[in-house]
Amino acid sequence: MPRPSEPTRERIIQAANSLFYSEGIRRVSVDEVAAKAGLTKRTLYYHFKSKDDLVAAYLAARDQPNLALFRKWFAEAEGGLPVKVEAIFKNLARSARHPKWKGCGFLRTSAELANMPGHPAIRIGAAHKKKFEDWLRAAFAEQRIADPLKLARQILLLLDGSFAVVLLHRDASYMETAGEAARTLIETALAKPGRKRG
Amino acid sequence: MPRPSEPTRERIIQAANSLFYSEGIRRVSVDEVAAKAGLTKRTLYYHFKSKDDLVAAYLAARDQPNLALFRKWFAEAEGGLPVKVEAIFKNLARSARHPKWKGCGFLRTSAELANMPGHPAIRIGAAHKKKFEDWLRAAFAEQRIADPLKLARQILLLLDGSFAVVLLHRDASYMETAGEAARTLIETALAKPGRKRG
DNA sequence: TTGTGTATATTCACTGGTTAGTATACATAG
DNA sequence: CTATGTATACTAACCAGTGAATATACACAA
Repeated sequence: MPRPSEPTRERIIQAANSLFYSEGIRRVSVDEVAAKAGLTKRTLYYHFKSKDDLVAAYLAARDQPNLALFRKWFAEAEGGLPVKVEAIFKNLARSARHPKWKGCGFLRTSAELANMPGHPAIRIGAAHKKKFEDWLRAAFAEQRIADPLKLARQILLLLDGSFAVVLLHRDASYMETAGEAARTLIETALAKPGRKRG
Repeated sequence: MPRPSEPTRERIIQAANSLFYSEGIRRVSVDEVAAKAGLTKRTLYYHFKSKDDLVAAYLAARDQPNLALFRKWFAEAEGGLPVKVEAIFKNLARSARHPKWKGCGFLRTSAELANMPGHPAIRIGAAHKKKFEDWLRAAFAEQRIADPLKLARQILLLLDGSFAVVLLHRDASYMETAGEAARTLIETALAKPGRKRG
């Protein structure tokens, strides 16, 4: 039945997402992804050039939804900048307590592919993190903050640190600790001189 | 020639360390480790029960030297607590600029084995990080800091975050940014009330 | 000094299983 | 009847772990 086509590609990416995220890139075979998507490996290779290509597609598909979620948490929190940023960490802690949580797919992939710096999947992950960093920087720039880029990077360090630490210790409370640190850093930056910005 | 014995085990661990750290656990075969150590796979299996056992030994061997290095950097820096902690990040940035640097072996292993929470290697990694956290907590407790454990954890989040971020972006300057954040957090904690401690 | 047994250490060759990727054929839609 | 899409069956390589044999060092006896 050669019906689907476009939906097929999407179905493969969904299967890849589920398997690669929960078990890692190298532990999951192309056959397993195909089986989960309900088709054969040969069909998968019709839609994707190689496994690396599939890995890249898996991460590319996580980019937008992930960022959207962070923006939503930020927007929904009522209060100033410190409160809004801390809300991201609080929501993340809630996610991290679910049993299927396995950290950040981008970071785990970059750890698995650490010896292939130019790999497409790593470039996608780096771009994802840069997007988040830039969004934060813009949010900080709208307030009286002296060095919005530096502060955005510090928050990102706490965020990615909490992914790593919580994955290792399986203790989501570190995420709330990271949130407090983020609040402290933002409050300190707000208290300093700082030039304006619209 | 059945000469060596004890040195042999050490030689295998050195080979494993070099290969596992630079290429990852799953990308390196037991044969490759044996070849690098200058012996056959069968001999390796005489000294280690399984590959998992070898992985655990590889991480266990990194534990002490790693902690010693951090303590050395901390002790050598002249100044107060904020300066000493920031020195760790500065030295780490220097290491991270070497081309063979591949992040933190413990964190990368935990990312690779994310779906095996009970794996010996993960327990060793978690214990390693806890040791560092506790050492920092003790150092903070000697000063007038209200919640030394919380502060130690915040520094660790920055540290592990910088491993992850620098590995992804290949930009070691994030480590210096993390060091500045650490300094800010410590200075803030020192400025607050806080009870004493000997 | 010389012979002998035993625990230690090492090798060769193999098994059983997995895996990324492909050659070829077939089915359906328009 | 041709593009597109799917399946069967295969290749060639890799890989964790093992069976069986062997070599050495050393303790101890003769």
